[in-house]
Amino acid sequence: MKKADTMAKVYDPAGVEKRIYQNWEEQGYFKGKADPDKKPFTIVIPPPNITGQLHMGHALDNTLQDILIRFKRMQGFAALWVPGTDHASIATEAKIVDAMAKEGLTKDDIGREEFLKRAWDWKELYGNRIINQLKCLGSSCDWSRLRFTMDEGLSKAVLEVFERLYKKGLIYRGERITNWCPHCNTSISDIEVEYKEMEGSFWYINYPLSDGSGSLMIATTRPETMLGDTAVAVNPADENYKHLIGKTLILPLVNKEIPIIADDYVELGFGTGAVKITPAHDPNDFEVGKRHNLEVIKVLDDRGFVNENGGKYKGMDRYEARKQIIKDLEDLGLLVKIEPHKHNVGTCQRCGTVVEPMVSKQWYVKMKPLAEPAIEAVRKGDVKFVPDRFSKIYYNWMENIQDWCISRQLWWGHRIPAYYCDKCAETVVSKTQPDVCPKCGAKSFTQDPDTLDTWFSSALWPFSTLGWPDKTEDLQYFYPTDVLVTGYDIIFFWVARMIFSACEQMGEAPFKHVLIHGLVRDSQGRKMSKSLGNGIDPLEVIDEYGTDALRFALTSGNAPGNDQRYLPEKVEAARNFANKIWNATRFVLLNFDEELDLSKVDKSKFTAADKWILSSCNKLIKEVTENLEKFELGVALSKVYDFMWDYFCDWYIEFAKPRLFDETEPTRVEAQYVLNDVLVKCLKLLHPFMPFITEELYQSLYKDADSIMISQWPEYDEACNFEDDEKDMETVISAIRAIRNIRLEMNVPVSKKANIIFAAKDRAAEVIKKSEALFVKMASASSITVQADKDGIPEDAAAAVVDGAEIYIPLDELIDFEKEIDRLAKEKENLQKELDRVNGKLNNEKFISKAPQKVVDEEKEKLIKYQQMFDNVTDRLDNLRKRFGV
RNA sequence: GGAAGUUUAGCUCAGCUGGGAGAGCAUCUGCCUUACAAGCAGAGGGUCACAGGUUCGAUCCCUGUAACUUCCACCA
Repeated sequence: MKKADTMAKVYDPAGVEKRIYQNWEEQGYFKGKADPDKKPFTIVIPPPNITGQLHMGHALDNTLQDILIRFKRMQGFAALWVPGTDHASIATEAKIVDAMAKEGLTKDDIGREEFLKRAWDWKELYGNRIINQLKCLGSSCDWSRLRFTMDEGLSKAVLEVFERLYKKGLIYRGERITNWCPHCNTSISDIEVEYKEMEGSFWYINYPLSDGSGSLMIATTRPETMLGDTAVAVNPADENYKHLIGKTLILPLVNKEIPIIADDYVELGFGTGAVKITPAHDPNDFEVGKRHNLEVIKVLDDRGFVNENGGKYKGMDRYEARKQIIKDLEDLGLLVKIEPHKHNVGTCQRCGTVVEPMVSKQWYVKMKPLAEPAIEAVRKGDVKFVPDRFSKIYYNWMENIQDWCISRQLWWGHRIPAYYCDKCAETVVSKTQPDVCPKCGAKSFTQDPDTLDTWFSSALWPFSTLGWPDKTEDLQYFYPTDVLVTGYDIIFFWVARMIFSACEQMGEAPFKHVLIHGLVRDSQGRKMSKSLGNGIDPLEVIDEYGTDALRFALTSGNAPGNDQRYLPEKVEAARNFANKIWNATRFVLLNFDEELDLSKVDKSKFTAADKWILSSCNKLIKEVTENLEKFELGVALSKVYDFMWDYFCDWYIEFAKPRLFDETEPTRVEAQYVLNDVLVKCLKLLHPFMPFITEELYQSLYKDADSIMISQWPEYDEACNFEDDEKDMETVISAIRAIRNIRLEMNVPVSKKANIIFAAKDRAAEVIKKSEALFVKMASASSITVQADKDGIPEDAAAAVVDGAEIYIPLDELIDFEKEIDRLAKEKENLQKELDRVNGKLNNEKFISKAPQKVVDEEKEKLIKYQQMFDNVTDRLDNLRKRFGV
């Protein structure tokens, strides 16, 4: 044992965290090793973007993972937490483009090769920043396995998957309407579009009939697209327009003849009942166009400017063109009216620009065949969402899934392994550049310039990081992984795609559980965002309060899947808890002897208090373990917190003091033993949540100990159950509480001690007798007397009743009997309520016959207990009333 | 339009398969008691959103209503 004289009165996290983390790393404790004698437990990290900085979401996500991995490691699993980063193609490329813009350069100025060089430089510069920040959180990742989505191995996996899916016909190239971001200058997938409600207008425009017999009025929210109109559609059942079907209109401004067609897509009664059809710039119109063989005329370019098909509007920005077109229509007298119109407009998730649906040639993954096994994996329970409600969200998305657009007009990313024959344009998909065109024999190819959606590579993360497509030992041992921890905001982007990718490539789901957490919001419940400037930097919190405090604050008091607010008070409370256990340990050490040998302990000398805390701690071990296994981390943590603070510190340490302070006390060593035993178990239970302080304290307790992080997780021990002693101590505790309560209510000064008289029998009498020192220490007693009945109790004593004993505190002139009568009357009232409730149940025949026997018995016991207490209080009250004539 | 979640003490939130409502912070009272004032002891405060139903028994299960939040789809 060490002495505590070196311990400061206040815990200072800054002084210990770096040193401890460094030591863990140096000792190799984070390394996951395949061990045939152990069971594997694997987590792969959701790879943060290389452009990213640690935010509260990361802090929460990684804390949860670290708790699980540390718990399992201590339980004896071969625990592996695979770390890594994501190249985040579109986000990173945007940052580099921005940086170049400051130098006055564009991508085209420097070319692809030079651009990629800059991107890799960027990665070198910032890619490890977030990794170092994760280390500040205490994350016990196996850093020797750090991966990056664009490193060699993972790129190999990407090519392999692309080729496989292409050969199976699950990847295809097609000309379809895609969401296009004119700012990022690339296509994006459906889920990268965010719909926002905006104030727009409905423009009503007359399209003249070719035969001069009048005109047809349409309504549109995007008049600029009329340049690409190739028809106007009406509902075939619309009586107003039936006669017009088959006729033609003159498209204003363009002066082109377009047909009036009939299609069910047009909703009766909405707008004017006539819809302009622009197949090149609207997904629905595109479908209509296909059905009616309409020409597809693109009128906007990649940057959102009107192209050569737009006649005089060519070169105008889409909004500029809109203005001009409205003006021109007005001049022509074709603009009928403008109505304000609220509608949802798709915007780019990345940059917020309004997305332009445009027809273009892109690569797609055919989703239906891939979705089916992925749905089945969740339905069968191979993958379980925690909480379960997220599986509904998953099903809903998977069952209605559209094909996934995976090509991006970006340079930073995995280049699509498709090659086009320079001579005959034949497409060859291959992991490496083909030599000869299989169709025409030419030997010259051009690779597709596009790259893959960044999620294409992260979808392979659980197996690509373990070595796939090679059959590595790691893959064999650690795959499938056990749990994936992530926020609900990326279930579609990532979780779902990992599941179908794994089912397809591995024939097996990538993980058994998906632990979903919510968002960390600001103290007002708003999402933390750069634009609001309300983000809290976890690193600053760590500096001020310590990592353990932050981890505690993020873990406690919130249920899986729910959002939480970041409240500074919560971190403060966590910091206070850290300080509490720091001082508890300090107390334990201060009261150890230099040459203490805990092996000399005689367990038969354990007091009721010893057995009470040992038994409670034993229960705690069971509950915390079960909670952790069910992913109820917040519940587990609050149990450790309550036990350490309320049971161990507030009661047991106080119970132990009289024995510790008296060197001749025969059970002194036993008290020291129990203090140490319970404290160490608690530190272990707490370690996954608060790794640094628990390590520091563990090292303080043992001179040459190995790290707590590789110590054995405490196990529940049936032999440590002492139900009777627990009950005994409950009597003592409630007696102490009752006495304290009375003294405070009566305003009795602490200096005023009294001999306290107990009327109790049997076990209760025994334990109270043995607890005299506790009443002296904790209830301001001068001494105690325990007797079987009420004989000789002074009339001017304050009284209280607890389960198993009556308590009398003679306080002479200090008692205000009016107050005492009020107090007892209130007590009687409370007991009466309890009795009424219990009697109500027990007098109900249906309750007796239908409720479980155990519940009925419990109620019967309560009845006896409360009746006894009620009688005692009534007696006392009657006496007092008689005496004072109230 | 479809779906999910939330509604519990003044505030922020727990409450695990239905069986006497909890924590932290805040408030009030009394304490520097030789581990801790980032502490100790005590107290007050809740028809568990509302209305029905199931049950011997509902904060918990079912139905409906209201308010708030989120996700999905999206009508030109």
